[in-house]
Amino acid sequence: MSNSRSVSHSTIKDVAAQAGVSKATVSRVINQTGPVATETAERVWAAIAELDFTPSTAARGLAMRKTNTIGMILPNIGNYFLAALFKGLARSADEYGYTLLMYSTQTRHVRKNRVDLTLPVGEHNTDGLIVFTDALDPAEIIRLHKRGFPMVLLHRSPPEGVNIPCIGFENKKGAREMVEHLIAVHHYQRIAFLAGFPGDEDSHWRELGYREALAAHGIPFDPALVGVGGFNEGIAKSTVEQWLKQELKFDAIFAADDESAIGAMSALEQAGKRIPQDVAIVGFDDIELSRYLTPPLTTVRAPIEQVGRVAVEQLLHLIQTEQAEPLVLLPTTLVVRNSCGCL
Amino acid sequence: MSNSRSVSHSTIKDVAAQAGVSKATVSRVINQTGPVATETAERVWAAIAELDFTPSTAARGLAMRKTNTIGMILPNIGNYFLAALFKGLARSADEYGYTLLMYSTQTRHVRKNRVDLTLPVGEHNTDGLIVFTDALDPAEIIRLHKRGFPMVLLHRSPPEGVNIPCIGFENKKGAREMVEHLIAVHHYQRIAFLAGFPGDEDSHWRELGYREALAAHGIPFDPALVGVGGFNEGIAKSTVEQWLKQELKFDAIFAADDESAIGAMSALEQAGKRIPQDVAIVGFDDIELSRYLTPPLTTVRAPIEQVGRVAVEQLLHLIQTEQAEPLVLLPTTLVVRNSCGCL
DNA sequence: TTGAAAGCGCTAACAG
DNA sequence: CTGTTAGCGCTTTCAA
Repeated sequence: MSNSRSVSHSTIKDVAAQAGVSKATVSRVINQTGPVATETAERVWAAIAELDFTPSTAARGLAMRKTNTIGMILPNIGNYFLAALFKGLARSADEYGYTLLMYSTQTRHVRKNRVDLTLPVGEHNTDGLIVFTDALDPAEIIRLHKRGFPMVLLHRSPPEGVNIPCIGFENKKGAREMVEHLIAVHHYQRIAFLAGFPGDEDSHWRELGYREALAAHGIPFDPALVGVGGFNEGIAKSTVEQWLKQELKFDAIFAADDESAIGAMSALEQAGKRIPQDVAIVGFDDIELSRYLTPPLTTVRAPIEQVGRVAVEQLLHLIQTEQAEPLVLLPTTLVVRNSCGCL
Repeated sequence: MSNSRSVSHSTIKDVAAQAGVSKATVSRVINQTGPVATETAERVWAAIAELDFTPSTAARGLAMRKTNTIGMILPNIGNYFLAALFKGLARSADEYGYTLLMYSTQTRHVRKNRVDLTLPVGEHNTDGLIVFTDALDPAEIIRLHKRGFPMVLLHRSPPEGVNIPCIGFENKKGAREMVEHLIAVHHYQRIAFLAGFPGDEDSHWRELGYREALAAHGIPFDPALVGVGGFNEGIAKSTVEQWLKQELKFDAIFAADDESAIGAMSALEQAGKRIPQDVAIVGFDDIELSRYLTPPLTTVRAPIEQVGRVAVEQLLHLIQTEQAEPLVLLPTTLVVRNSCGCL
């Protein structure tokens, strides 16, 4: 299978010739910048159609110092999260006439020469960047910011000493509400917490919410009740297996995310515990499959798609006005299903 | 929050001045094209570092008529599918030094002027395109192909009269194997089929596989046993509810995708039928949550991530050599869990 | 209302 | 080994 013929662009010059006008005029009609006689414009449009002309993004970008593209840098994140985020991004980027350049750092490999060490997505090919937690070296973030390059950070605080707009969830509040539900409605007293890896910000705030809820109800915090779930099914499962083996007493588990909740459920099931009768389990995120679990998982819904939308909006605001909200925290909602003991 | 200062690029000219050489020399060291004295090169690298220089993609693109970017056009597809595909694309694009420009047609809105009617992703800003089923108007596909613009199609046959490389799954074979398992292992005789919407290619081939399996085992095809699942939970559910209401007899359901299998399960459950004892259910795709269903869903795994990888490879091959496989069908695998009656 | 001309930042012959 | 010189295709003053 081969191409019918080699790619051949017609340029603005061809259009100008065909329409019998100057390049400047063609440019004017395309961009509706400056006055053009209606009749002239018609001739130009005809020529454009005739020649099947498409303006070169590169040339335009060069001339205008603007790419109309926004870059997204992300790490190797969960399927559901990635997809939901992408949908939010895609929707608003398109709405504002921008195109999305995506780069996933999961697969970074060794580059051949020194200049290729620059990121595939950055100042050279975008008007601004949306950077996901930990996908990018802080030094690189600082470098770009120092140059005045527009960026918003997803889901994390900026590196020390710089002020870059951030967007995240109301992790603490959501976690607190979840745990208060466990305490106030179901009267659990020994609630275990399955944290992410140390240093993870989401997990940190969720743990704070957990502790606040305990404190608010006069339940002492017991360090023995927190273990590492690592935002991962397998890790969470073995942590809970450990707990079971050492006969740790707990009547409920609050997992820092749904994946670790699944791991916990599986450990419990294999140990013959019933959920929620013997141990209640709740999670955080509300990924797609949570409602299909047995029992359906009670959790906190994080508005991921909305994060994508807001990120684009903040970034464009930053690009256009050099201003943006320093921090926007998107509200979560409690999703009560059966794994907490309800119904 | 405001930028520290306005964005300011240093250009190759600045670097040349700083290093006391010509732009050509700088270009040579950056791209390792043509010989440069080691000592000169060092001076250039120093200047690059000093000025924090990053070459402009637009300028480079203009000069080289090459963007090093591949475009992806997709429709509004399921989260799992999207994420898996993206991972495949991202991984190989990066591997070959390309960047991914993504465009989702789900949100297409009205454009302001005529030239903006060109796609956000296309000949003007990419070296080639990966186009997903039905995301793009056939006329546009043909237009691009006529110009010799490199494209590969995901998951569909090309429009009439053009030869564009396609990549898909071995739908027919996978479906046939699945249904043969139902017949040969479990001895089901009345197997219903939950199709996608009429015209859907995947569904078409899966139905063919279903029919082949029936034929191979001497089971007559009964049109009453095929209904529309629409690749959608809700639609599948109401179709099965209909079947139940009209007391259609069937001992197994082969759903054209996992989502409709889920809908079917839910209809059956609510009617008090046990799965797989009363009715067996199997699906196609093996989305993430299938193994978490109760009972875990027997299905056919489609190698989605691999589709992404192969698509990039074929496209690059097409770009570089103007040749590519006309059609590559990726093999599926049977994933036997419990909903078919096994275990 | 239109055109001429000067770049935007980079690459690529072609000389030297 | 290095510099000079043209562009790449488009936008944008500045004049007319």
